[in-house]
Amino acid sequence: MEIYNTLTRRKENFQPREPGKVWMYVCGPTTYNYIHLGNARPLVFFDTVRRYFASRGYDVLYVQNFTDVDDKIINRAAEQGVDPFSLAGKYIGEYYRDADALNVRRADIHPKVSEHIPEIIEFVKNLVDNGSAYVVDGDVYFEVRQFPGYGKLSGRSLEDMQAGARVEIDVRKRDPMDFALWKSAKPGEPSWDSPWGPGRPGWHIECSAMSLKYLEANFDIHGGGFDLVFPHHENELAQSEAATGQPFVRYWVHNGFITVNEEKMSKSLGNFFLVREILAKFPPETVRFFLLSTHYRSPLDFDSEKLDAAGRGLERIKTSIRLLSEALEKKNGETEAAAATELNAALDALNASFEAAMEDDFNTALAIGVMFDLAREVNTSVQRLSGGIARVDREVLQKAMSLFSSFNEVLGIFRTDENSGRILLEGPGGNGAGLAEELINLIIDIRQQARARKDWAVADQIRDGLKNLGIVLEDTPQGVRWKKQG
RNA sequence: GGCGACAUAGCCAAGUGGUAAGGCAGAGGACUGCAAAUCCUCCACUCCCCGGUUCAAAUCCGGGUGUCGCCUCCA
Repeated sequence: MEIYNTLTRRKENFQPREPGKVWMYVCGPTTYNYIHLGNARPLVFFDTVRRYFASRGYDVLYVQNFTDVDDKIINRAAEQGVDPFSLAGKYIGEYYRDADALNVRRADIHPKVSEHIPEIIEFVKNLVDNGSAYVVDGDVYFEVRQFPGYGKLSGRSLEDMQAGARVEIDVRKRDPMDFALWKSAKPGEPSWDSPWGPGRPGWHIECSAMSLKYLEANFDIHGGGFDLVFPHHENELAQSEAATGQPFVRYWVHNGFITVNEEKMSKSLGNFFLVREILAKFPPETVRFFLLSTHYRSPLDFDSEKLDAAGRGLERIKTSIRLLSEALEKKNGETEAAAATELNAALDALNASFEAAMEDDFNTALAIGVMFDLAREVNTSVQRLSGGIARVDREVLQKAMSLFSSFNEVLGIFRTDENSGRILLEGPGGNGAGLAEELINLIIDIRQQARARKDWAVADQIRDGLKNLGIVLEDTPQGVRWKKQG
């Protein structure tokens, strides 16, 4: 297993702290708004990382925080005249709706800042006591000059940063780069009592306090977007190592940005698309597929045409899975003619390729390519089957279906049935079809009668009419197949 | 100004020394009442440009050009 480590700027062989276990922490959202697509990328990617480790038999402990105490929340709440905690609570709920839609599994622990104030105060106190931090007028600052490794994660020295000189000078700070661990309360803001007076935590300290609480020093993976490398993660690293005297994190993993017209999608540029806006227009599996179709460290440019193209590609995979389930429903054949022997030979190789792709720094783009190869192999075999299927074929086809399932278990593109683990697709047999499905079947029957008397005008009228409603018909020698348009 | 990343076909995209995966779009063929789906075939003598190293480079080195990002809240 090779993972690109931001700290060393190269791929490294993954050696977990403890054999068979992975301890990982990912920076979650500040909950003052609905999440946008840019927020969704790390969610989906790290969910995939976690799924992959789990599929390899690792025992994964996954922690993702909510920042529910923050300037932006306080400001937004003030604008709306509501309580900041209820505002944050609302958007945490909305976060889960979006994440669930994208088939992102819940983290094992979702800690909130507001529920870890004592730990944070303790952490800050520790840093003050050991000389890493100092107190000014009820504020507490981390003193970067006291930490020799400051800048090692983002690859810049304090001198470089001074040269940049885009930091506003606060004369109370000993160094312009010193950052707040604890901020004294302003009137009307939520605050907690502390040894330095009433106040609230700075931004970076929460992640150190919470990750170390649940995962302890030298945990395996710390993730987030590239824009968090500096200052957020640099500061986390400094204060954590200053506090514990031990390495903080083994592998730092950062995902690239979603861009719009090649520009970073961000709240400040105003060019962001909310996840729920996109989900109103595209199926969630298409969105997830799109997010995973590019390597996580590369930028991913978003627009509707690209999402459309992704959807058409995904349709190919879906069709293959449908054809496969259809074939498996056939009765046993008389003969033992093995149509699927070539497929059998290919399956093991495909499985190995998929795994190799994921082992190489989570190359989901390559892994998806393998899934397309599987689709082709399956389609070729299934096409050869007619009438009943031989027992040997059935075994191979079942194996192919398990392979789709195991790929999907990692990529999380399609929903699966909780009990059987089977992949669920829209269309016949899908959930919640009910009356609509029966009506469609009725119309198809009528069309079949028209076809039987070669009344092509009526047959085509029905087919075109259904297509306009998003129902696509396919005539096959075995009967009519229909599906909802993806 | 400091630091860093990237540049592969019409589009998306994988590929860190051995002679360009995969998908979308497009062309031809098989199948079909016609379609759709599926299968087969074709679609980058070449990987931004210029030098260099090497038997061999999209892949390594040097120099350009271009795009993007971080240095300020941001995933």
